[in-house]
Amino acid sequence: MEHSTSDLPTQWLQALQNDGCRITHARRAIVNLLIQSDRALGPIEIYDLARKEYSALGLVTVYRTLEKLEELGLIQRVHMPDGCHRYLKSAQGHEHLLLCTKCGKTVTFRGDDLNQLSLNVSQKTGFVIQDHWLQLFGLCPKCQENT
Amino acid sequence: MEHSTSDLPTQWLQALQNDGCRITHARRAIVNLLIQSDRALGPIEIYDLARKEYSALGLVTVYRTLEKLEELGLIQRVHMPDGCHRYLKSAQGHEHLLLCTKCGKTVTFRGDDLNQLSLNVSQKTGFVIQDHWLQLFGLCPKCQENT
DNA sequence: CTATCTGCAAACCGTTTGCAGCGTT
DNA sequence: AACGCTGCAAACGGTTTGCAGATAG
Repeated sequence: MEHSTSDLPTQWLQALQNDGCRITHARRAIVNLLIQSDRALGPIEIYDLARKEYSALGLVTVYRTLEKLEELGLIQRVHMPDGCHRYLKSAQGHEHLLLCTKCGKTVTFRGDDLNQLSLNVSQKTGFVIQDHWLQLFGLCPKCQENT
Repeated sequence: MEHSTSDLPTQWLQALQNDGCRITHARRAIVNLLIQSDRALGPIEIYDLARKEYSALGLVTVYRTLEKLEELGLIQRVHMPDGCHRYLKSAQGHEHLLLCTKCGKTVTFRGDDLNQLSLNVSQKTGFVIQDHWLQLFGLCPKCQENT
């Protein structure tokens, strides 16, 4: 069964706590922001936005919190074509991402099962496959207008 | 018909020349290195390896040459999971990459035609698709041994 | 001879680390 | 009270830029 969006923050904070972390204003602000956003956000963006909720926040704490959340599998890091990183709620299963290169808006779609493809390629090449990326990049409808 | 590997360097240098560039020792060394390599190479790696052919080479020139070669479509930049960049001869058509995360060895494979997938997703989301990434990462047979 | 290219040093940007003080538990 | 967390400043690695001299054409 699904949990309602409203208690997602609680779940995330609980996950942090279970990992031996403490619940702080900084983490609350960052967690809330990431859960509410339908865009992939960069560290600076998170820093700026989260300071509206908790103005004493420091950029370093953003980095450290993102690291922890990623480690717990709650968020995922995406590499953008320009080489920068953004973060968003983790997708699950075989969902892949379509990202707006301008605002970071994300849409997930079900692509083919890459595990099968990985297996084939692995057998043919002798590589041990560790990871796969399937991402599309483009401009979301809103960013197409504002040109 | 295919051109033999041996005159690929000539082709690349010609392409540079057609773009108004001059043929220099530095560029010759970098071009030769990239053409011979079956691995994706990072800037520092290229710097170190190419200096065996042309010892006066500077790192900055490596960057500037890579920029130009990418601009001409002769090489492509790949993003590695650790966030670093490597460069290799451009793949063509619907070829996708499998990269060794340790040494950068590359193998291309034919995946599904992502253009079709892009079209579907584009229609459903209203995004204008600009780019797509389909890459596998793993350990090549040789790097599996040296552990 | 002239325009391009070069290496050097320094600037730059995103990210990480060391540290003393603060906040959570 | 104890430990983890914080912000700050400084270090860091990869990349870019400004510049005066070198070099291809």
